[in-house]
Amino acid sequence: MINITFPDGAVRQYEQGSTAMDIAKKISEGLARKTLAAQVNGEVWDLSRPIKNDATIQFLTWDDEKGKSTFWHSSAHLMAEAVEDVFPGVKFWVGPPVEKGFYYDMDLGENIITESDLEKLEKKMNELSKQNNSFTRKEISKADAIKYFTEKGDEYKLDLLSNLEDGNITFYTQGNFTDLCRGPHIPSTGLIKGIKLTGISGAYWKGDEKNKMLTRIYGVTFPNQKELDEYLIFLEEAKKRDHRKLGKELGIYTMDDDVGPGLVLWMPNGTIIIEELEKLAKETELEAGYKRVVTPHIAKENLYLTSGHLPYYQESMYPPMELEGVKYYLKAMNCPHHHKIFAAQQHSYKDLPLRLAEYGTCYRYEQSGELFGLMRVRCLHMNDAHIYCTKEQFASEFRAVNDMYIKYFKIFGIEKYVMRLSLHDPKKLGQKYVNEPELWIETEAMVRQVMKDANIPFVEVPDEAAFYGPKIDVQIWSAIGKEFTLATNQVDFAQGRRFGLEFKNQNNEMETPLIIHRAPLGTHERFIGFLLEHYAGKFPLWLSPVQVKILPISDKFLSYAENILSQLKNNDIRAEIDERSEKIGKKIRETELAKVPLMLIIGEKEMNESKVSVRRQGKGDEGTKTAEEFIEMVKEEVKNKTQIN
RNA sequence: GCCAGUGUAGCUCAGUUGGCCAGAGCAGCUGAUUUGUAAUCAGCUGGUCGGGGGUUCGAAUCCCUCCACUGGCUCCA
Repeated sequence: MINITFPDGAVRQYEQGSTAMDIAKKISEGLARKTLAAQVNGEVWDLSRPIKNDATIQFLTWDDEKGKSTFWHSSAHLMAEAVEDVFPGVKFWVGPPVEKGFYYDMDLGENIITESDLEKLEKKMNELSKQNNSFTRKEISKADAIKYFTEKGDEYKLDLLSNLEDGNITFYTQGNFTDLCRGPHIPSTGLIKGIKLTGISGAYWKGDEKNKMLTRIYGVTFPNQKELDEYLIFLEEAKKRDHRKLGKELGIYTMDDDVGPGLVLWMPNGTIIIEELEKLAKETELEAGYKRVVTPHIAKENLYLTSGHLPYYQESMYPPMELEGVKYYLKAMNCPHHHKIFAAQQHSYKDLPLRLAEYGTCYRYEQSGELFGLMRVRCLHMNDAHIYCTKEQFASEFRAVNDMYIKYFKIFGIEKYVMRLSLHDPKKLGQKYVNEPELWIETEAMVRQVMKDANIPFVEVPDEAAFYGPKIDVQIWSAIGKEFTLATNQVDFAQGRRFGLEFKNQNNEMETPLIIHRAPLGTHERFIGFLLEHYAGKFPLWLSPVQVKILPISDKFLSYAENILSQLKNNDIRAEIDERSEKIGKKIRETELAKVPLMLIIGEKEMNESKVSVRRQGKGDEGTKTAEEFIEMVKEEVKNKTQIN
């Protein structure tokens, strides 16, 4: 007999060699039915694997992340079985679960797969699911495994095998499909019911663009059709908040073939949002002791050689224009210009920290396939600033920047984000990162400490730092699930030296300042793209391009409406009148769809009482007010940056 | 940049296996209507079918090429 310990601490005895499924069945049929895998001594196991010694056990279901991953991993195998049926001779690489579903990379040889094949594959998967084949695990010697895949002529699996140790290799089989796989898997294919293959794409073998491109099929599955249907509806809803769709509908921005890909034309509505954001940034930075500067959009090659950017980033800069034998580049970053402003005057430690801020325009020649609406563009306006400080000042300055982030996020109601401490990779010193091993370790420790002291949750990620130092990136997700860096806060111990920046310290010695690069509001492009999705186009009053729409019931009330309009304008409220002789219902409908937050309905009653009827977008009639009361309400809401919804 | 797909009016989309002057709804314009909390009625305008080249008696439809976009990969200061 063996002792099995359950998550609640209970210990029960079972026969040696009992499987997790045996144990689940003894507890209840219901549990056995919905259990997908089991965590045995902390490791996820198949339910059918015999447990030979005392162990702790936890049953994993669809509701556990690990249960879901197992389910999706098994779904990838089911898909592979279907693919092998439709495309005989296909060779598989790897098929892992991902955040929402799974994929499998494969080499289809001469075959080309199209969208219509996906339906065929889904159908086949459903058939195979109905067969309810078990996933069976088999331990196999490395020699036998190599023999199996050599006979199959599968160089991909042989490549995988070459990195595995003998005695640690397992095959999994379901139906007619056998795969090299560590497992674990769910008991049988019949559990996989709601099946949707979501896309086909190319993916470089081992993620290296020098390698052959394999075909990747993405899919998602659920334990029942209902959950799949709900997920598909959710996807449809997500598409409605896609910033590219909303940006067009709301007249925020446009792009044009003749202007160029990734070059945003901000329309009047978008420009109002830009101006409000800049106003916020200027007020906030002024209060935090920043000074504003303005710098040109181009600079000579030499500047970027000094900064060290050119060798690292030449490929993503627009090609230089040559004038009188001198190369000029469009700036891809503002830092070198700001450093030159620092260098233009002599500095004492008493001047520090010096904080230079600019909404700087940068140009980056991103690869064509990387462009994505407002989120990834080639001309961007960065909420940039550089803080030059002493080592002693660093912690409090870095902390103050983080506080500014948090303050902004509160204003915008941004809650779903991850702070990421991006570290260097010691193996890439001298290539991707400046070769200063001690400074890397020292500054990374400083940043980590600031984050811990401020009690800000963060994750550490190696090999993501800037070439001149570690950074904190704020990661967010677009409506359709793409991940982006919204804002960044970087340490720079390298450029100060490269530019020969100095200040005189208390001991009358020259010292190089540390530099903090920060962009809490990221770029206008990405930030507004994010806000569009975050608010689903319903901007809070202070950001709304049109704050109030006045809707006269008939032409007879136009002059009263104009009177109200001029009162609103005198109070800096962005308002318009819908002067058309349309029915009030139509005017309301269109204003609602345009997501204008406030409507004033004006007819005979209002005119006689010298009042306005207030209607709030998405909320409906809010009764009457005098113009003064209404203006007061709007001003208060704008001042407080109130978010309704 | 790579793999796959898409590109028809300002917008959303129809256009069967190549075959009469390429269609609809919304928007726009003109007129009528003077309206009370999510679509008033009528008429009209509007299209190099992404660009270029080719096959054909004939191309939006088939082929080539370029461009842009979409989904991924790679990348992301």
